[in-house]
Amino acid sequence: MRNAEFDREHVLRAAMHAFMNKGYAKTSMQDLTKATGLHPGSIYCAFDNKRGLLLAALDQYQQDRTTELQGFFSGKGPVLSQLKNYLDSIVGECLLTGVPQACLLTKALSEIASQDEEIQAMITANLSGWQQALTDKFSLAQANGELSSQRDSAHLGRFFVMGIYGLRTFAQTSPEPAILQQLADQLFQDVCA
Amino acid sequence: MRNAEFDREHVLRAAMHAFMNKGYAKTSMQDLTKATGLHPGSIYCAFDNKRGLLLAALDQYQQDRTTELQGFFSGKGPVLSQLKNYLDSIVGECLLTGVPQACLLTKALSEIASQDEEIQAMITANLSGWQQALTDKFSLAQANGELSSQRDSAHLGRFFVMGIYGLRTFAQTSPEPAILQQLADQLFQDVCA
DNA sequence: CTCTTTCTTGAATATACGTTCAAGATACGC
DNA sequence: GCGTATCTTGAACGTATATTCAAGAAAGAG
Repeated sequence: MRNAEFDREHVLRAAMHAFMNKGYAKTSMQDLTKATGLHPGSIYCAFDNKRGLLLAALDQYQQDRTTELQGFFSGKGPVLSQLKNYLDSIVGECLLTGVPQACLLTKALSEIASQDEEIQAMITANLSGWQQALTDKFSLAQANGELSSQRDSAHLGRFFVMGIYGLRTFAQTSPEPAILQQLADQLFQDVCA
Repeated sequence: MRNAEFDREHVLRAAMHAFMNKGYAKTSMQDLTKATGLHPGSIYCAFDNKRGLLLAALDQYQQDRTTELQGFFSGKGPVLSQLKNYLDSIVGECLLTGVPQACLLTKALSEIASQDEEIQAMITANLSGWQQALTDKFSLAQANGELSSQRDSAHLGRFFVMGIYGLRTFAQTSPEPAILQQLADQLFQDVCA
């Protein structure tokens, strides 16, 4: 008997960043061996192939993002300000330099969804889980009386998610802090008023 | 003397669709020769290389989209309903089947922007031209008294564009007509009210 | 300590890709 | 109708790629 030597989460985060930097197709196995520190044989042993590594990386990404989101809603204040903090943090993320700013899920969706049903299904499931988590926050805000119960929380969740998709794409065209913040503020206002 | 035999626009539209289907990296020269009907030598003679073909296709895409947009605003009715028609047509486009629904500009931006400054610059310029065209329509609506002059037309243009980015991404995750239309309606209402 | 199982290593393999180029075909000028 | 300039053709080239595999290293069992 003998256990694997590498740290799976560490490896997957490295692969995540490689895929976010160059996209799936342009990221070569050589890039991946350099990024992860693993040799080709080890990658193929642990993840079958390049595609399997992407699937595992997508899964890790979703886990990381889920715990990150939960962090914003673990406190005791009003849900709506937690939501605003969350949105503002996304604006901040879009403005980081030297780090891939795009969301791995939407990036992979745009690149490969139409060519691989399984990957498409996985990404869609992950994004829709995220959307549901946000929808639940709107429902909670309604239950707390912070938001009119007249509104459809599912619709608010969808519109909020759509806005974040748009914000991230917009940030790729002109990453100006003041403008992105203004767009985020408007989005939040339209959703919560 | 002898003139080229192929129709440049026809070839570029074929290349456009090929790139929209598979993305830049995954579209092979073999795909492109099949799609365009041109032999490798002809492509390299006319466009230098695969990258040059993409640049030319991006240019053609922008031209096609510009004339398409102008068509929505050539009539005499209120600008705001023309804008609504334009937005609705995008919803319709997202729901087409068998045809690539994504915007070539944003798709290419997501795939290659971080790796090629010239392509990034071209895409950014094209998208910002589109944004400006829409901003001009908001200004026109204000001049016509259809829209409060209190509002910042540049901001409205940006928010509208952001919404369309988001709508297109959302459509890739769940292309349900009623939901997309509801999102578009909300976007239009938030922008115009 | 030794054996055996499992993991690691990285060179080797086959394939697919972007690109080139020399030969052949075609249209225009004279 | 001929000559020439230009375009077209598609096979050939070198490279880069994803993947495999057999040899070597390491860890646990007895």
